[in-house]
Amino acid sequence: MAHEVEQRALARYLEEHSLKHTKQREAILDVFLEAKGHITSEDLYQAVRSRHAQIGYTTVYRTMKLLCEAGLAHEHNFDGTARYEIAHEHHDHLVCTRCGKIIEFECEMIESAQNRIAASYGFRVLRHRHELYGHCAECQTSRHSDS
Amino acid sequence: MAHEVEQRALARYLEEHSLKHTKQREAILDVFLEAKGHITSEDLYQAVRSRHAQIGYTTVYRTMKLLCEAGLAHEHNFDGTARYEIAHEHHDHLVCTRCGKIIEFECEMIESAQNRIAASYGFRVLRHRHELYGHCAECQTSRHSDS
DNA sequence: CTGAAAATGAATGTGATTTTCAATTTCATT
DNA sequence: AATGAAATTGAAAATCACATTCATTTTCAG
Repeated sequence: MAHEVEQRALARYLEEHSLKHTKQREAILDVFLEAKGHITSEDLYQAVRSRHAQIGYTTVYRTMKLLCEAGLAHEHNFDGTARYEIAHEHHDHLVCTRCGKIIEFECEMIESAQNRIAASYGFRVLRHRHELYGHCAECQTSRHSDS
Repeated sequence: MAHEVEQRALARYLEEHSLKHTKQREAILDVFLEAKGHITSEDLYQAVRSRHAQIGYTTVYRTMKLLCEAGLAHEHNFDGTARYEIAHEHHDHLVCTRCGKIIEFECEMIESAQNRIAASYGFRVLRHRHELYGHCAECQTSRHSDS
């Protein structure tokens, strides 16, 4: 079994919460970690299914929620359908509305400006979303690049 | 008929797009402009209905899409249901996940940082969303204020 | 090995949004 | 004012993503 660090993290989370360690959860985590990028539940289900035909959509769906709770995955919603990415350092996204490409970026200055603004309203920030939608470099140079 | 400036803007948009000027559209725009804040389609439908009992949900729904296209309204989606606000200067949102309060803020520094980042990727930004979710000052001081 | 608790997955429910379509309305042109 | 093509309306139904139900199966502590 690959991804031993993550598998162990999942195992620890399950134990700490009196949840059970099943083949399905292990398999779904494995496939998820191999799938690069920002994958939808449906796509992940297809990927899982090609390797483990007996695993149902519901289990994939529930397992992704579980992985989010366990801190192994993050859920995003750019266009009305949830997408999952492997948990890593905090970052925001540039989303190309033509080709669907997603670029990650980080900006310490924006982070601190956010905190300053929230503080000025006495607001306690628990999470945030910051997404820039537009056209990536490739999609601008290809035809139909106006508007 | 109140809101003459906006009504005229709608009329111009309809004309330019060979669409028709109906009582329903006029009435919905009117009620929308009176409703303060960030209103859902459903709430707007109720508000419209109390004054114009014959107008159906579908028409309200479609008219709000139309007003967005005409640039008179903006659609936001903080929690899975669309909300509409009167179009005005660009701003971002602080959303209280306890009481639902929505605070608007602007930050020139963040805007320019965004543009700088996008430019570094050759990305052309058409729109963006920037939302901070957490607890407002009131909800922090009231009971249950932990976690 | 056993049984209580948890997990699975097919089917179904949910809630918001979107589409369909027959009847009605608008409006440029007679 | 009358005409009729094109757009609009609105009730009902369809869609879409997400969430839950429940009978069956699996896990795992004792």
